[in-house]
Amino acid sequence: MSAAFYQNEVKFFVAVDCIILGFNNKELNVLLHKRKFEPLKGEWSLMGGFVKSGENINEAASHVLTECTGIDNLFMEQVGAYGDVTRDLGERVISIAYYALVNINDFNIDLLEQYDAKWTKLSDLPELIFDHKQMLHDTLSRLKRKAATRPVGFNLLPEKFTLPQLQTLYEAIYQSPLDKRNFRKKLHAMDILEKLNEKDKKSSKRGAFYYMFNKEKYDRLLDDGFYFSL
Amino acid sequence: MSAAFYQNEVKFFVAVDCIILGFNNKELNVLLHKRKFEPLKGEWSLMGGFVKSGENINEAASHVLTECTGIDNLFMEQVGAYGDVTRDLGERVISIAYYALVNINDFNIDLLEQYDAKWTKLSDLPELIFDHKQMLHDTLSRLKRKAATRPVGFNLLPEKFTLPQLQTLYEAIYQSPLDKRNFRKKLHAMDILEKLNEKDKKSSKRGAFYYMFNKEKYDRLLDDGFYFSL
DNA sequence: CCAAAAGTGTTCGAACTACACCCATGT
DNA sequence: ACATGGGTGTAGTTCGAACACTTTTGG
Repeated sequence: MSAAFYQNEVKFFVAVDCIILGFNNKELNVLLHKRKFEPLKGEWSLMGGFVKSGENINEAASHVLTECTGIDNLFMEQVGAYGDVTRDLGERVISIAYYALVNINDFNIDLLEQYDAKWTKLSDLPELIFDHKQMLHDTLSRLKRKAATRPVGFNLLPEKFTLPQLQTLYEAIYQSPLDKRNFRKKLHAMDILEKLNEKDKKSSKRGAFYYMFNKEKYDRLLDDGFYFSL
Repeated sequence: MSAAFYQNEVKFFVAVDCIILGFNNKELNVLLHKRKFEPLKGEWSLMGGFVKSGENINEAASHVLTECTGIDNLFMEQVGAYGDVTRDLGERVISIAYYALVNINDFNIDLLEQYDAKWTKLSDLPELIFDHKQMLHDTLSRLKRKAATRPVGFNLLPEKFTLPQLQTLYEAIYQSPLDKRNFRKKLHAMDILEKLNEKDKKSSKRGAFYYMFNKEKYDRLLDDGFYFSL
């Protein structure tokens, strides 16, 4: 135990809440679950947990993410701290929100039952506990900005994806339709995708070519002052 | 006292650290002070304080800002939470960083002595304790983005300012020179400044006209889908 | 009269927008 | 053969970047 430097100060519970986003059926979905303890047991909630002693806050979020998705090393970013005195109806808890982007195919579906969880379309949200709706809202603004300037969207797709898929994803993120030809022109100009000799025929008879994000190429371009923009 | 819902969880000290920025001598300055208690007593530190019981985290930051500047209702925004286990060399403290923008003329200069504080040019930073340099760095990236898309820069200037002053400010924020004619063209096009019939003659013989930011006009334009951009 | 900062427009190229038709194939 | 979604290019416009000279006035 370290020396007690700050004896006169008070301590707080600190939690992390995770906004876990996936992409399915042309829409962003968020992983919600029914809260397992009081207060508000049974109400819809983001995935979260208390920060433990000796655990830094990013680790705390990582742990929640791994537990709730079955995936390690998800893309994740801090949204911010939420500290209204009465935000938690139980005791005072300061919460730090993180969002994560998951390829919904990698998600371990058995965990839904275990956590009483559900992937929920953003267009079909139930009431959420505490300030979780605010956290989600803040996340979505952040994601809009981020996805426009960094290649984070690919985290929401399988490794191999088609251009129509990618466009639908961006339309979901921006909540507005994009012009097909302009969208593809931009992508082609950036030259960060590998076109595969393989087609996805699930959503059309003609089939759409698969592409992969080439991270090595992207990193090389970055060094030359290139900026991602979509 | 509320019911003890979360008995099995541990609690943490939570602090706020404030990155207080001013603009002086064509440079951004940050208000630093010599830490008044152990550990690292006497080292350069951001302004900060512990969150108190019953105080929400924004309030905690506001209090620090008011105490350290003598100004109420500063422009302020959360940067994020910093929670490495060993970030504080004393005990474990989770800190939430906020940045604030102050018109350095409004600043109560007597407080410098009281807090053993100093306005420090960013180009001339000493070593800072803990992760305070990281906080400052994160703040500056955030400010760059924010200042480009929202009229927050005016918070760093007196109510009446000249265009050369404003340009120098933006050059300091972006850390890169701007073209005078293009800068002024943009501002003129946005039509959110009031030109006064009064000149500042402090920095030239000819004198430069004073302008004021017209917040009402800006807000009206926002409703019409206008976006600030500099 | 001269040094020092304020003020002012135009041109060029890049990037964005809008827009319509043919292609491939499973049924 | 036809319905369905995949794929492609161009023209017009807007926006940002580059750029040089005149004005004012205190010393």
